[in-house]
Amino acid sequence: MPKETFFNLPEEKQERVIEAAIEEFATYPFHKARITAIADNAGIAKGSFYQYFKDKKDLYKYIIELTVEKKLTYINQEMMANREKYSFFQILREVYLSGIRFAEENPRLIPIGFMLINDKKLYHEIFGEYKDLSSDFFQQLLIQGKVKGDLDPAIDPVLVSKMLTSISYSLGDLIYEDGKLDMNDMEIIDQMLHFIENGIKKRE
Amino acid sequence: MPKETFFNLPEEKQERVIEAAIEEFATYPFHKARITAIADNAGIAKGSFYQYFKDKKDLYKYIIELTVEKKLTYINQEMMANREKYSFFQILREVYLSGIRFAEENPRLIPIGFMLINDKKLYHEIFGEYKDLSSDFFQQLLIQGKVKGDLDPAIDPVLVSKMLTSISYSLGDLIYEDGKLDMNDMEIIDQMLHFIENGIKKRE
DNA sequence: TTACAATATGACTAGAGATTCATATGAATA
DNA sequence: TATTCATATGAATCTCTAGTCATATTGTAA
Repeated sequence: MPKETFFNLPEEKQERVIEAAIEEFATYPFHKARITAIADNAGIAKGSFYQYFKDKKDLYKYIIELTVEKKLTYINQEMMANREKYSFFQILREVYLSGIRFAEENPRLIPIGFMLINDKKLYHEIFGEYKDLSSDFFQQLLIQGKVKGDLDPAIDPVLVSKMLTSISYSLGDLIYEDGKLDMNDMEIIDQMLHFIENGIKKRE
Repeated sequence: MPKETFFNLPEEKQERVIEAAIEEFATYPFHKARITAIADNAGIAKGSFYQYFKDKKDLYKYIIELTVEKKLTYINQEMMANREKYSFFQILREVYLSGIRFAEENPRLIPIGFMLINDKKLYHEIFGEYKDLSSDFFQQLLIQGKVKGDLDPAIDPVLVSKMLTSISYSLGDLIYEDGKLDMNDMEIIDQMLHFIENGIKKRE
């Protein structure tokens, strides 16, 4: 958590620091990211940085916190609050759709998330013992979906939740290194959902 | 590529160096990994290290090379050479199965691969312009599978190949942080293939 | 045994980057 | 204006590690 002094700063200056930090952490993994570069790009003295933050990790955690917060704003809150009203696939569509919107509008935040996921030590330091928040979320959805009768009763929620999680990561990746797919978001989502619902086997 | 002196070493000593390197690179991303630690754990002097390798990257590339080589030995060569004889799903099963065997027998190599995938710069430095070898492979399989008539003609090979790639990464992850799933390898593979073939929608 | 080549060693150098700190600045207040 | 307090600054310090190098050791062949 930043020090009080940071929040006392004019918003424009806070913004510059945050932007510079996002740029640096999106480009380099935590250990390679440099405070010097962040201070330079934000147009502040290196010493000032330490007026605002305890250390590099302090800033990093703050950026992650902002990222998670922002990500949440992309999800349809009404739908999440009334999950029982919607089918599993409706909810899944919304989750992916929000993911794609988030990735498109905040492309620099995607690599930051990726790099964090890969640094297990740092990840646990930030999120505690939760092994995988995303996977837990999908697991719960799957269990509810089974109860509702939307889903094949034979599937294992733990395993399938992990698969859905990876698939959703790949979604972020797709958008991130774009120019890859000649499809608009809806098409991508539709294809992914089709895959998840029906698999890829040819049917007669 | 290591210097000649490295290959002149008694095999046992080479082995110690490689083991120490794997341990270090499995624990820390490239930039955080320390030559000093590797030398210490291998029981050689730091100076000796530079008799064997040009620099840290030289060693790292070598470890990656060994990893790729080893990975290939896990794949059923006969099947790969005669792909046309097998159905898409037979081949996919073999690919995943080999992945799981590899991960189980070489757990330390998995995090090394993960960390490399995440360091795009390093990745490209090592593998050249190929954006994603794994994805290209799946894409080719999918195209062939469509021709053979194994697959839903509506699927998009580019997108689906990316999804299959993520799923196979998650497979490595699953094995790597085990104790997670109450299933043996076969069950995992079966469930994954079932997901890929049929999706998760309830059918009458 | 001596001379030469290859290898081993670890103290040393160089550089990078995080963090500290003494000092400067400037705004607010008495 | 003088004093205080918060913030700004960048030189200095501290730590860490990659990579070098002069020297020692070992092996080999004449």
